[in-house]
Amino acid sequence: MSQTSKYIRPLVAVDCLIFGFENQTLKVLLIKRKLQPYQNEWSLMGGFLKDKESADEAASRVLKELTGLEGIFMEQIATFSKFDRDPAERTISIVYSSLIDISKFEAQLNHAYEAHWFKVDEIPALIFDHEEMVAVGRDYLKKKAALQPILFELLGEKFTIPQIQQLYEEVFESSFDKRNFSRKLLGSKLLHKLNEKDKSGSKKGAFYYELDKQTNHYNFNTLLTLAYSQL
Amino acid sequence: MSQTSKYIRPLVAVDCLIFGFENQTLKVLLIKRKLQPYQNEWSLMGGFLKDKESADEAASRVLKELTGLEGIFMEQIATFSKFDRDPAERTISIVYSSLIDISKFEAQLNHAYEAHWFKVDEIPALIFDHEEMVAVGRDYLKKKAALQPILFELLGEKFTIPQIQQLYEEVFESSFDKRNFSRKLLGSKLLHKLNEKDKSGSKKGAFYYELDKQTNHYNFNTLLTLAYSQL
DNA sequence: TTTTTTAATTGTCACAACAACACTTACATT
DNA sequence: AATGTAAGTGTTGTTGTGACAATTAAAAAA
Repeated sequence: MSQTSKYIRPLVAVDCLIFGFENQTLKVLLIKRKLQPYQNEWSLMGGFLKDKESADEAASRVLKELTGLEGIFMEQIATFSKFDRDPAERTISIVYSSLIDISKFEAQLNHAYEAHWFKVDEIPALIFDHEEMVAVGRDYLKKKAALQPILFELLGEKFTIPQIQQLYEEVFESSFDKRNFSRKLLGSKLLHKLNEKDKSGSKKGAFYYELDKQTNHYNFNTLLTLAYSQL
Repeated sequence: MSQTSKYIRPLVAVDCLIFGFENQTLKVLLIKRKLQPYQNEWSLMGGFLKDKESADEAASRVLKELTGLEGIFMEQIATFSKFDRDPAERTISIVYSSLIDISKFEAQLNHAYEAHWFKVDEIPALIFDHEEMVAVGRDYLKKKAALQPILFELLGEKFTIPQIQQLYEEVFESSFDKRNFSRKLLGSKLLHKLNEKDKSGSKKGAFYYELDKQTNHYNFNTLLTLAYSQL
């Protein structure tokens, strides 16, 4: 009888796409599914919405249940809804994404679910449309990073200029002249030089910098135009 | 028994947020609900997902059913999922948005559903969380317009520079120096000057321009930096 | 100790883009 | 012929740009 009988009532999933940066490489966190179907296949961290739960809340809960990671601010990036995207049952999925400093959350990461970091260019086959989700997420990351200085969240408290450049090059799948890059980066007034060097990358060592929290007059324009041409 | 019994199976709606530009003003298309509950209240054009239908498809269908508008490319901008956003029943909604030239679609617009264009600053109370959707949509529009020359889609085939400036000022809720604005706009190589004037706005009349479709080396950088400071 | 090696750091230059600013022009109306 | 109105245009001092190569710090090798 109901007016709404012709309308679907699908399961609603959230999937979490977590980017990290380690050893000069952009990485994505994936887990190996414990459940049938598709047991032992790789996927994003996903789960279904419960009663009285918003998608934002579900995303945080699911991420914690599957990885142990807590207190990570994720942003909604897209919703996937093709009718056959999950062959078993009609399911739509809302994708959330975040950037984290891998080393900072290493301790929290629960390996019970076989969560592993994969280099973005070496991602294994994923279930459903999760590969498309990663692609959409990388694209989103570019646009976001072009407009805001968010990439620093992927680095630790302190970092070197060559490290930041490497990260930008990974994200934008491109390369930049190091003289111009550092000129723009320092011109942004975002960074504060420390009296300490990172010797891991070279004999000379590179000075560490930290985000200058005082500064409220930073110039992101300079980095914007650099990134823009790569969108 | 089912493993999935604790998971919700909500209705899934799509809501369409259509921006237009007319009489130097940015507008939004709204309809008056014909159905209970909330009969006669204003809302975005919304409807539910049907079997085998993706959200993209549903959005196009719903827009056509409620307004007669067809062939409009919409983009998914966000999904709303608070558990009590629809007091009657658990419903999540995927919002789609587009920009159209009002005059171009005027004929198609079916007024059976009392679709009306409202100035963005004079929007009436809307049902559910639709006001929040409009706010999110305006924000999305800014970001999108800052990165790409999409605002021209809101204008007709031909338009004047003062018209474009007015549109940019509406979208970015800001004002720009007309000398600098026109320098940047023309410097973009996006426009081609016509030998014809629009006399409606002034005695002198303003020259019409059209989008130069040949040009493949346009410079959007110039407009980017203008818009960026307003994000 | 000296030399070698490696990557970080720094500098220049010609050119383009920037913000801030005010006057002139075209046209219709009076 | 004078007036009113909005469109259109130009300058300047300053800053940002891309393209380019030499120097420096420090460890490792000779």
